[in-house]
Amino acid sequence: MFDVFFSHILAKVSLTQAEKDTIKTFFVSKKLRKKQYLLQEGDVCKYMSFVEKGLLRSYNVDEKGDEHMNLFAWEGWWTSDMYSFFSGEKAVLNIDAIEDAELLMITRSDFEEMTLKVPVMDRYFRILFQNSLVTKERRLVSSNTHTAAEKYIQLAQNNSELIRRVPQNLIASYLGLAPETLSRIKKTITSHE
Amino acid sequence: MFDVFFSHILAKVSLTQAEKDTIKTFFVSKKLRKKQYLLQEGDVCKYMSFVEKGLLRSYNVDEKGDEHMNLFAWEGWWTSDMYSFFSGEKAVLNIDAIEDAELLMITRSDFEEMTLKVPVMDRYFRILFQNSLVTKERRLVSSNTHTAAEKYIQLAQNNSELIRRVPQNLIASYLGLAPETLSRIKKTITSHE
DNA sequence: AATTCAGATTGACATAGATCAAGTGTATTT
DNA sequence: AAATACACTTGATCTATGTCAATCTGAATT
Repeated sequence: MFDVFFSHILAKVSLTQAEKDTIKTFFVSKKLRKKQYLLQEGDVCKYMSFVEKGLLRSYNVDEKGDEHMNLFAWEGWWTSDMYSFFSGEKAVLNIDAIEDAELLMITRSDFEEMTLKVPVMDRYFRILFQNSLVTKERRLVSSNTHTAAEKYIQLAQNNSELIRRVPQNLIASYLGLAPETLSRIKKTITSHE
Repeated sequence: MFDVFFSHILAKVSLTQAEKDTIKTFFVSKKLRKKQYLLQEGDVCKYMSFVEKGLLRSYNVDEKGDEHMNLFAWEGWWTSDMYSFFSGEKAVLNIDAIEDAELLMITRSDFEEMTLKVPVMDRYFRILFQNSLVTKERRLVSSNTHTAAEKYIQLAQNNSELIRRVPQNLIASYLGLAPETLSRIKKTITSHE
């Protein structure tokens, strides 16, 4: 159950067996069926969730009812509405399962307690958030700098697993494109080589 | 010199005097004149810099030579090309001063040493990065969800200091807009109320 | 005070990508 | 196997925003 979890943490920091045992006590596990919600906007995001298995997406819905993908999380990723989780305010994001999933979840107060009891977890999350920041920074630069086609090509190169596992209309939304646009882009790309 | 610095850190974590003294030893200070570069793309970003005073901007330049604003940093903010700083690879961002500035700078190896000697700094940066992530998450959602006008209005409401201190063409770039577009947007907004 | 120069505005036009509307293929459910 | 729904494609427009060029303004430099 904690296999993927600890292998991902140990890739960033070292843990004693005692620390591992302590950490385990703060998490609850949950299975999620395809299409099932983990979080709906308007609710408070009570958990930060680590994906042991499966694939989830988080997205927001605008006034017109259109969905805008925020990010995808599969084995080894964390997902939550971070703002809601840390502030206790209502979530603006929805999270649901694209594939059946197994999660390890921690509440805000347990998160605080865990970092106090096992301070090296501050370091783990420092590094985790640091890496996410770099990725987000790059994605934002890319979203301003590149054309639709360039953005897709970049994504396909850096994230081939995403392309394989996620329906194309969600990829389009992730890139801020209409599904029709992405369909057309793919046609011109494949014909070009 | 360390006034703003410690007041910002102490807002997130507690430090003993001994810890403060240790932390100080890892930083060097630097003054920067308006228009002066802190970092040019292609160089490695050797420092992460805390802004004690003044205003800096980081941006990247595309193949056509157009600038795309990444973010602005004034008193109390950190700035760097995070990817370059932590990986040692060449920077893609440029950083320069919009106003004369005073900085506190730390190298990568000193950053590592500092977090090992003063582990509570892992916690400080965990919280710092966590907050930045939330902000970036929101900005990205907003950039996909809203029209140009909506983005500007949101920014103006949440970041009036930015509007006051930063030239309009850079604000435009920050929002991913042509300067002409922002100019026109402002006109329609003001006439509407 | 005169001269630059950076920033902001305005107009005319171009275009990437969105929207609307059919239609096709292929999974999933019954 | 039929029925239904979902993902994807294609074509015909529409529109928000970009681009190019001219002008204006005020602040900085000489």
